[in-house]
Amino acid sequence: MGNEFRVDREMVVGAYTELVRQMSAKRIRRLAEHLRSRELSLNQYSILNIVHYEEGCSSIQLANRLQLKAASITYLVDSLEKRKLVTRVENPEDRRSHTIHLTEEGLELVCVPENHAEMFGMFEQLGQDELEMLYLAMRLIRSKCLGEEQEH
Amino acid sequence: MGNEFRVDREMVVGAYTELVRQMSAKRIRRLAEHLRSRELSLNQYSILNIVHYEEGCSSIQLANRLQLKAASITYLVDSLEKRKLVTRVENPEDRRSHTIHLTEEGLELVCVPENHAEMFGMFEQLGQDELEMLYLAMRLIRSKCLGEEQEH
DNA sequence: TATTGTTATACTCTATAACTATA
DNA sequence: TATAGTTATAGAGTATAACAATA
Repeated sequence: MGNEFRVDREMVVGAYTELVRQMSAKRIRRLAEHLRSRELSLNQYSILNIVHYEEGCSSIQLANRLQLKAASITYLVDSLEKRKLVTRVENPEDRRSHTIHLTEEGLELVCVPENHAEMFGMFEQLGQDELEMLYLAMRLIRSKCLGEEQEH
Repeated sequence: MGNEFRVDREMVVGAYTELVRQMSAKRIRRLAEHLRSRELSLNQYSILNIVHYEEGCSSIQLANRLQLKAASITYLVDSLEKRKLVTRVENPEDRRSHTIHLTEEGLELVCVPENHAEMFGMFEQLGQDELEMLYLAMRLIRSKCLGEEQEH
């Protein structure tokens, strides 16, 4: 019989677009919940996140990453410093500049709890073959389609 | 020979989490760009979006969907009405209430251009077999894992 | 001179509370 | 009384411009 069913790139693009829309919606909802309950704005959270993954970061770097003006970064870092979530440390190599670091308390807010049970639940209905297909497909997307993406 | 390589749910959850992170990052970046260039805030855009898909919508509905107070909706809708992106129409069934509709100009801003060329480019390296596997996997996720999600 | 970052100020967005009009 | 929405006001977040300290 063979496979008369033809999948073309147009179909894949359509399916991908719709999938990203749905997957993102779920993820964004969980993040929003996390931020509301911790009384963090999105940009405050992003600063914690970037500082965490960069293991220390200057104002200028934050301004570039977040597409905000330096003055806004000063305001936001002030607000985080008051809550003892970050500290400014002098940069010995350039005395104009400070490096922003996470405190222990800041570190605790960076991780959005994944709700592991819910994640597991998502894949509950899948059999072993389906799990394997999915896993291969996801690895394929990451290696051949998403390319150099690496955002924290 | 068989397939000795075992994929378990833990691996699938891990791969899925990472994939969503990367896919969302790309999508969010494009949306942010769209909004910046159109001088729309995220909530202004969300209002256009909801009003579009609901084909007209009351303030209360918007407040619920966006988790904002009624006064904030008034402010945002005012700002959109001044730019002639939406109109308030009296609701004949309840004279306290207005229905918010998109104008032609508003409609133009709702669609975030998908950058079709870039999307196509993403799947450029895939052969026919890979395209088919991907397509099936994406349909599988939507039908068996994401469930009832339907967000606009 | 150029760069890093802060301060002063104004504008946008959001919440709270008091209010109007209608149900 | 309750509900849909607005107005007035205060506080958070962001941008612009002027500035200080350092490169």
